Amino acid sequence: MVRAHDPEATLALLWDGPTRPRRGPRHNLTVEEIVDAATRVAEEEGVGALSMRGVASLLGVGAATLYTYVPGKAALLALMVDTMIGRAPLPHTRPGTWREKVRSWAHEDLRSYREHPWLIELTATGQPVGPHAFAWTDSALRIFEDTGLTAHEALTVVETVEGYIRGHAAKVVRADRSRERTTPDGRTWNTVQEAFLVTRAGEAGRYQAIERLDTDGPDPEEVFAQGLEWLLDGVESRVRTASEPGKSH
Amino acid sequence: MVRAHDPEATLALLWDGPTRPRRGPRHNLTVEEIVDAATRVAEEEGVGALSMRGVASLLGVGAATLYTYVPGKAALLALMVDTMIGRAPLPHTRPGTWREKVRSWAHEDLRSYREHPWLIELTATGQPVGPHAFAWTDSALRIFEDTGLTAHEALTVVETVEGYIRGHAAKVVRADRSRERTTPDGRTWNTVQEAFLVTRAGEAGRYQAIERLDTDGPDPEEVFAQGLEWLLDGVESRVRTASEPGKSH
DNA sequence: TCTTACTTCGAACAACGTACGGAGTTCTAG
DNA sequence: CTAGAACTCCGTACGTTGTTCGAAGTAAGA
Repeated sequence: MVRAHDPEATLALLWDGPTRPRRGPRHNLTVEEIVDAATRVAEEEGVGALSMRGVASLLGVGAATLYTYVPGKAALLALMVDTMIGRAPLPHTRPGTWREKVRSWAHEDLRSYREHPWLIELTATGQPVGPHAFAWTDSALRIFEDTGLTAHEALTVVETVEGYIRGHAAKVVRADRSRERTTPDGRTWNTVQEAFLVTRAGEAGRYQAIERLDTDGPDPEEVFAQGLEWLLDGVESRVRTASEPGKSH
Repeated sequence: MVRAHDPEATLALLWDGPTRPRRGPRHNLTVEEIVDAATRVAEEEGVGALSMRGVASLLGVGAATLYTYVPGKAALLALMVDTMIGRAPLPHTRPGTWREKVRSWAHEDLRSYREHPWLIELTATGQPVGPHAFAWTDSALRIFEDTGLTAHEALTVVETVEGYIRGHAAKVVRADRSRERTTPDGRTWNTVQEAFLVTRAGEAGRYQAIERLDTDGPDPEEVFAQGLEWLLDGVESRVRTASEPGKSH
């Protein structure tokens, strides 16, 4: 098998699938089964708990066996990400105007990241681009086909929104986790930290602006939705000038 | 020493510093020295290469020694992050209108993340809130003191922009890294992947929109700046309605 | 001065990714 | 039809990692 740390092996597997050998015993497993098992682990116990040994034993094989199917852990993670992306509906097939398409894609993305927190963790660290990710980007660009934006501008918009989504998804997922994660004595990390911060925040005018916050702070999902609309307002004004006749750049 | 995985120990260290013991031999090190050494490692070789043993040997002590100063690796990382945040100038002290303040904070943040890629990696995974982070948020809120926005709304804006910055910083840092990281045979990950994708992108109309991209795609830093302005346009229109007399909410 | 609470750190533990090499299996070349 | 090449499988092992333990030494309070 191809050595790890060789991005070419991972890319080949991502795009062309496994190469069937001409000799030797039949495989008892498929790459798909391995990816599924790994995904199940990540889903239930988080990426942190995902180990080659764990996945192998879930499939009833030795750890070393996995390396006949997959060049290494990094490639396995890349496969997990790309197959997950493949499950999302393509953005340009959504109904409505470009703005409605972008909005529903963004909200669905956030929902998906919350449902599969491992996804945001893995995409944050950067994965090789697989066929589904590629197709997805292509689809996102197509949203702007009739807007008068150049392909270049469309990509700017797509990347802007993508960055926005990911930044907020990471924040929301973080908040979700700290609400679930518990200390040995049963309290959540969130309550521990909040209790701690409250004792400090009140310190005689040290934090003037924070003191003025009467409530708990805004709901992260509302923040997300609000900021997204602001961003889209900006994009919209750009789209309007683009569609003006005679101003094709 | 206090057990790891206990957030209270980390918070106490973060906010109140080390507690001087009343008996026993003097410490040969300080927490600061340890944080500095760890930061140096992260700066030069990345967070991935940061190990307790490595930091310890850099300081000429055994690995176990560090645990008398710091409850665990997680706490050390939290300390690194908070002291780094403490080095950034407070946003409300910047010159200009609220919009100029936000803009210069955002651009400086991005610069800082690019200069210290470990920072974005660590803040992405979520760290306990330290005193500097707290003071920083307080300062960011103060930017909007004279805008007519409520504290609640100001926090919404701050978090929106923060999420935006972090999402894009992660992307830019990722791009930086793939440009630097090399395969065993000397090519960068970036060139390998790009060469690979080019062979696939041309496949007979499979990727219609991507084909139309004549150039290399926009410069990530330009994307960042552009999207930020769009976002700020949206915020500005909100600020304008807030400062209208009689419309205080 | 004795005791108590420390610091230091070699050694060890459990878990990790992954390379190695031998045993067994299937296909193909001759 | 058979020899051996090419493969799968996997026990074992290597080198890491974070962290704990316990022994040895040190400073200060009683």
